[in-house]
Amino acid sequence: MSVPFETIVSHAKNTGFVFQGSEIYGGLANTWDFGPLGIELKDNIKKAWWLKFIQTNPYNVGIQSAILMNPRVWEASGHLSTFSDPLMDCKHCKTRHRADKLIDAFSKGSVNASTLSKEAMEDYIKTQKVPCPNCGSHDFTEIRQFNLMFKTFQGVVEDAKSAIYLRPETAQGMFVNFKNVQRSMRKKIPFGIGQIGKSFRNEITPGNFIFRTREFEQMELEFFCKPGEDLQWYDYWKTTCMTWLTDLGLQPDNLRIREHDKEELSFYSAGTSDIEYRFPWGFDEIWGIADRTDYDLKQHTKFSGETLDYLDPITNERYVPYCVEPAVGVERLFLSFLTDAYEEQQLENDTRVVLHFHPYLAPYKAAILPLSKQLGEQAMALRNQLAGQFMVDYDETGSIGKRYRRQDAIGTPYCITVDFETANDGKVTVRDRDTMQQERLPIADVAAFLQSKIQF
RNA sequence: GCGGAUGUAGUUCAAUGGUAGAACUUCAGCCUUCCAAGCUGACUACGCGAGUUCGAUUCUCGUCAUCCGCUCCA
Repeated sequence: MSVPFETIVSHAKNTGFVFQGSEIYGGLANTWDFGPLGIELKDNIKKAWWLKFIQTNPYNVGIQSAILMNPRVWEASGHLSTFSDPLMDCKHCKTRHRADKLIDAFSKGSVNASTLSKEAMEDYIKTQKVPCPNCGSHDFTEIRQFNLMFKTFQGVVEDAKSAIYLRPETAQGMFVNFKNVQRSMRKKIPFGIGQIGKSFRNEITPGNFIFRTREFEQMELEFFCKPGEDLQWYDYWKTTCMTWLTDLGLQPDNLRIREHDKEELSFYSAGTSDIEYRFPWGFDEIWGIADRTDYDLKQHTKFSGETLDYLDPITNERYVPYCVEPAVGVERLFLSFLTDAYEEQQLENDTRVVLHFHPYLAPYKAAILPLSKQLGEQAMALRNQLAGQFMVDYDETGSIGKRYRRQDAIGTPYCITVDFETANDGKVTVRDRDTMQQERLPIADVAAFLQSKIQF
C-alpha cells in the first residue's frame, strides 16, 4: 500500500515540517522552509550522520569549509566548463536541445563543437542548416548558456575580477584542505574528511517537493586511501551507508543499489553506485558512492601548484591518494525517512496517521500529557525536568486519546501521562507509539528509559 | 525556458457579475480519569496586479506558484 505523494507533502505542511518558501509573497519557486518539527528531524539526521561517519569512525575527521571559494577551484574541478550547457529551443516543436550535441551529431564528429564559441555554433547551425532532431525544421532560438553554478560578485563592484560562485558541492572544500587536515591532525592514510553544508545548483528542472532543489544540504565524505585499495574501500562504504540507513529504520525493501554502467560514469571515476530509495514516483537516488581516483587532488595540484601527495612513513612510498566519496543529500534523506515512516491506519471510526520515525530521528522524543488539566503543574514539572536532556512536547488540551493521535501524527515515540496515582506512587504511564502498549514507570527512571530507546 | 492543466480558510469541498457557505482541523470555555466523545463560542480564504464593468472571486490580460510532459542533472 502506498500513500499518494500529495498526502505526505500536505501532512508535512500541516504538522510544521516543511513550508513553501516566502509563502506570503506567493512563494519562490523551489524554495522550502523547514518548520519547528522539520528542523528537528533534519538536525537529527545530520547528527546521526556525524555520529556514524565522524565521531565513532576511527579514520575520519570533520571540517566546515567556506561556501565561497577561490574561482580557480571551480576551474580545477571542471565545474566552470562542464557545468555550463549551450541550449537552444526549436521554435516550431518547442523541444530543447544542446547546441554542441546537435553539431557533433550533424557533423559526425568532423567538427568539435566544444571548441566553438556561442556565435560560431549559432553560425554553423544556421549556415549548415542543422535540423531539429524532433521535427526537422530550422527555426531555433538563440543559444543560451545555462551555468549550473550560482554566480555573484565579491565586493561592491560588479566586474569580471570579482565574480565568485556559490559552491555546487561541498567536496572541493575537503580536497583543498587535504594537506591542512593531514598535517594538523597527523593523519595516516587511509583517512577521511567529512563535511555537512549547503550547496547550490541552478537546476533547470527542480521538482518533486524537496527532492531536487537549487539550494540543498549535503553530507559528504572524502575518504583517501592507497591506490589499489580503492575498490575495497568503495565496497566498505557502500555497505556502511546501507547499514546506517536500515539501522535508522528505513525498510530494506525500499532500498536498492544501482551500479552505474561504463557509459554513465564520469570520465575520472573508476566506479559509481547510487543507493536508491523507493519514492512515491519510483526509485530515485539518495546517496552516491563514487571512486573518484586521484583525479581531484591531481587537478588541484595542476591548478594551484601545490603538491598534494602523501609519503607513506613505513614504505617511504610517495603517492597521490585515491579518493572514495559517499555523498548524500540531507533533504533527500529527510524525504525518504518521512515517506518510509508515514502510515495511515484504518481504525473503526477514523484514520490514525502515524509517523514511525526511529526515536533517534523523531522531532520529539516524548510528549508529557496530564490526564486532566488539574494535573498540569505536576506534568509541567516533569516536562521541565526532561527538557534539559530531550526534545519534549507538552499538551494538555482535548481528550487524552486526541493527544495521543496528535503525537502519533508527528512521530513522537513515547507519550508520558501523569495521572491521579502519580502523586502517590511516583509513577507515570509510558505509552508506545508503535505498539500502543502502556507501562507504568517510576518518574526517576523515565530519562534513562528514553535514553536507551534513542540509541541506534 | 517551452507546451498543457490548475489556483476559494490549515485541509477537503461548495456557491455566485452585486465582496462567499460547510465539514474536519485549530483556539477559548464547559465537560471529560488512558486512544480523534459531547456542548457553546471564536479565528481563518476567493494567489498577486492591471483591465472591462455602475460593480469581479466569477470575464480578459499579465504575473507568481503548483502539477504533468520536454530539455538538463557530478
